[in-house]
Amino acid sequence: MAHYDFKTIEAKWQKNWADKNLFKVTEDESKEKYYVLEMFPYPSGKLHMGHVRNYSIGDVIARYKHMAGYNVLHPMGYDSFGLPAENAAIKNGVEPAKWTWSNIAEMNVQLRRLGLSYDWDRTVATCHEEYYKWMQWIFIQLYKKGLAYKKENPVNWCPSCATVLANEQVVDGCCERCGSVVGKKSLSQWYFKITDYAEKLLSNLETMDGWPNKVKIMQKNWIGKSVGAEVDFEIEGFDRKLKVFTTRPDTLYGVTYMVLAPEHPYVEQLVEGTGYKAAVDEYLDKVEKMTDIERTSTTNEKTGVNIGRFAINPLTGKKVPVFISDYVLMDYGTGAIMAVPAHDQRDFDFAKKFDCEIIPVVDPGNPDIDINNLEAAFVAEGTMINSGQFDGMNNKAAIEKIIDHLVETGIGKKSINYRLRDWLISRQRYWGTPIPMIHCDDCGWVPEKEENLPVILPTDVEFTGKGESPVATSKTFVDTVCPVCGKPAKREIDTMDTFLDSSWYYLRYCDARNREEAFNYDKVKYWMNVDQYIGGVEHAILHLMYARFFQMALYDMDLVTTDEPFKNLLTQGMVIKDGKKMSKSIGNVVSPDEIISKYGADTARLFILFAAPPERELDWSDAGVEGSYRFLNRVFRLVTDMEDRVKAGADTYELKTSADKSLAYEMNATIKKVTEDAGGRFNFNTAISSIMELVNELYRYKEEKEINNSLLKAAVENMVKVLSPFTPHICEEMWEILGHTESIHNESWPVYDEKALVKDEVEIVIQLNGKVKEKLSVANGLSKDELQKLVMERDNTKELIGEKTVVKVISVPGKLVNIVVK
RNA sequence: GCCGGGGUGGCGGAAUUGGCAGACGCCCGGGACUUAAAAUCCCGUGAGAUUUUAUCUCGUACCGGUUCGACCCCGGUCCCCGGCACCA
Repeated sequence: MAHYDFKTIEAKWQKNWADKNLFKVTEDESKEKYYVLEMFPYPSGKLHMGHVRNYSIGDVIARYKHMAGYNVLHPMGYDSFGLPAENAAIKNGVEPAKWTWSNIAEMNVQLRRLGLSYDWDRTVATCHEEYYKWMQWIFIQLYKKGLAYKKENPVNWCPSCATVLANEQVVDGCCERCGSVVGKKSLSQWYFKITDYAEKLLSNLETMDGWPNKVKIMQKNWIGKSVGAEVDFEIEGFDRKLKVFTTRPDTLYGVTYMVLAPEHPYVEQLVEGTGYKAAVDEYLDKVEKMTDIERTSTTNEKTGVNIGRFAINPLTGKKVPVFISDYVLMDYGTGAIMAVPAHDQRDFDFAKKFDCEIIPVVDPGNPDIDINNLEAAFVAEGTMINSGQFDGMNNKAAIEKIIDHLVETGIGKKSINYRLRDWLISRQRYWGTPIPMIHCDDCGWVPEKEENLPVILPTDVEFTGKGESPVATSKTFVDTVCPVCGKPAKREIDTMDTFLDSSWYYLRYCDARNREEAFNYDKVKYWMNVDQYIGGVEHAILHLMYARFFQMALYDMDLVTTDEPFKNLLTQGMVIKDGKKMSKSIGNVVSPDEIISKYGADTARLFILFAAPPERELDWSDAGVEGSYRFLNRVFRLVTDMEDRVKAGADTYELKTSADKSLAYEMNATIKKVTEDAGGRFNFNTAISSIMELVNELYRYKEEKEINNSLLKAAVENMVKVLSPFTPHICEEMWEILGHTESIHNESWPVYDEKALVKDEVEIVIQLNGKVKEKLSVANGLSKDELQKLVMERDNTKELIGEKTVVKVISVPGKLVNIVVK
């Protein structure tokens, strides 16, 4: 009996596939395409279980779709710019390029050991100049389109990484990467106008049925659309009007004070000559020194100062005081608010502390709430009061009416605000794509000429880990000439946020070796969209929104044919051990290398796919891995034991014995189950369990007196086929043992016979008052009435009912008969 | 605080349209084979009770409802996980 020697088998087939370039794919209009993509890794040098899970899921889908007749694009590459390479340079003096490329080489080996069906001819590495050349080209297109601009602004500054961070990269006021408390710094930085696409990014979500709801909701909240009105308030003795944004124009009559953000541009002029200047300056000074984390800390204690001015309510003419307070943010809305303490909890808290008037304008119509002595802001629906002509209306209905009134009287207008901010893309780092912009004293910022791309990242740099980009230390990089006027000029020394690199790599895969263009239009047209994208939920907002933005912008430039990149999204769960995330500090890390060496890649893949459905957390279990390994041994033994009989079998079979029927049923049921689970539902765990059932059935059949070799051939071969996307090496080997010379990968996916799934007899349940009392085998296809008649006429049933009275009988064909008795 | 997701045996999980709860696997127990062990194969395995080859009762976080019938639908409660968080 042959032994399952996974080491030899896996090495043999990996070489075989590579030699034949089995997974190479080209555009083929005669076939339906399928693009399956896993989020490419950062080449840290070490694959972890999360990667193995991600790529195993993708590989099953790719292999299944290929066998099912699709022209499958399944690429892999490296998101290879980024901080760790630079840190290695600072720490160990290794060149980032060298460090990165050696990591890529290492990961390449590890990925190949997993037996993944990638078209390696399409691989990309974002740090390769053939990639970042086109990254720069896309940047310039965005710039030309008006979607990239430079602006001096206070930005999130990580003191430890010595770089700026996008809003999305600040988590709880701390740097997403290193955890340092993020501060503020005023810097001139490049931004992308992602806010131009806020509405589209939001509204497209509605039709994206192939995305998990969770991710869509997270993006929706992040975009944060608010509909309301912009209202102009006059300020006494000031020639400019103060604009505010509100979602509650219905509460305009309840405004009792105004608040400006400390950074609001009017503050300086407004406080001039009021006698409040000293207090205001002191407050401004205090606020400026605060970090975001302090400023937004959850202690609801409001702070602020009166600036000694009065605003005039445009509807009532009432004079109200003006404050500054840090609970009003400069970068949302207009940086100023009208305060309605009766109907907004934050305003209420502030009013209580600063002793401002509270005027209720929405009546809850609830005797439990004392409207003139509120204990908290009333924010629910009610009836308008104290609001002039609008009294008596429902406040929701009044919103529209008041906006109409504002428009008629020229006081305000309808307005929409988004929480989404523009995307800050400059990084004061070395290991990233140089921003291809040049500053000329005469012409300002101008893009490098496209024929001069790529702007090569210099290598004559020093890594200090402090201050501005190391690129500035290059003797060759900075000085250049203006592409417009030819005078001496200076290059931008900042590099791009690496999230740009990953915002279009899926397009590059469609045409990865193109030296003339970023990607060919027709090739992209053929392959896009990505039919199935797979990755961790941690990318729900950042990467997945940036990539959508890129796709939309490129679509509007007619460079691509769709405005969304990813048709279906699968967010895989984390791999954990003993209920905790795998981490070095806890010491519960299981290395893929170790598992592959001990059990082989097929076992690793099988376990990871079997232990949990892909979206859920996966609890690593060493015993479970043993189980998967045992199963593969069991399958291998079965196939080698049955080899001669299978080879002797014919291509068609007849069912003679009941064991034949049972095996044929199990075979077809398994094909159906795996087809549904691997092809659409992606519940690989149940697909595998059904294959296990078929294998168990085959072991039973093996002991039969009469064995039908032809049926056995069909059952064994189909079993190997449906197993092959999960554990490809062992299946190739078994396929060869069974006498085949072509790769199983190029076999077509088996079809099940619906007729074979119709059993002659079905087991139905007899219930008494909904409780199962008896199971009964009856002929299949009985009607509701026939079934009921048959059951009710049985002696056993009569005995079951006994003295009781039958009230009702529910009969469900093929399922059950429920007798309701009293 | 707001918005999502979840809670099923000792464990991972299954139950696809409201119809046999616990598939498949792990663990554990028993047996066969073996000088022995490993491997393999077979049997058992939600809990409890009893008159124990079987029968009955309970059982999907908790309380209640709808229904002939609820892990599934509805209302309420508790707990866990994730996201956002002074966004006017």
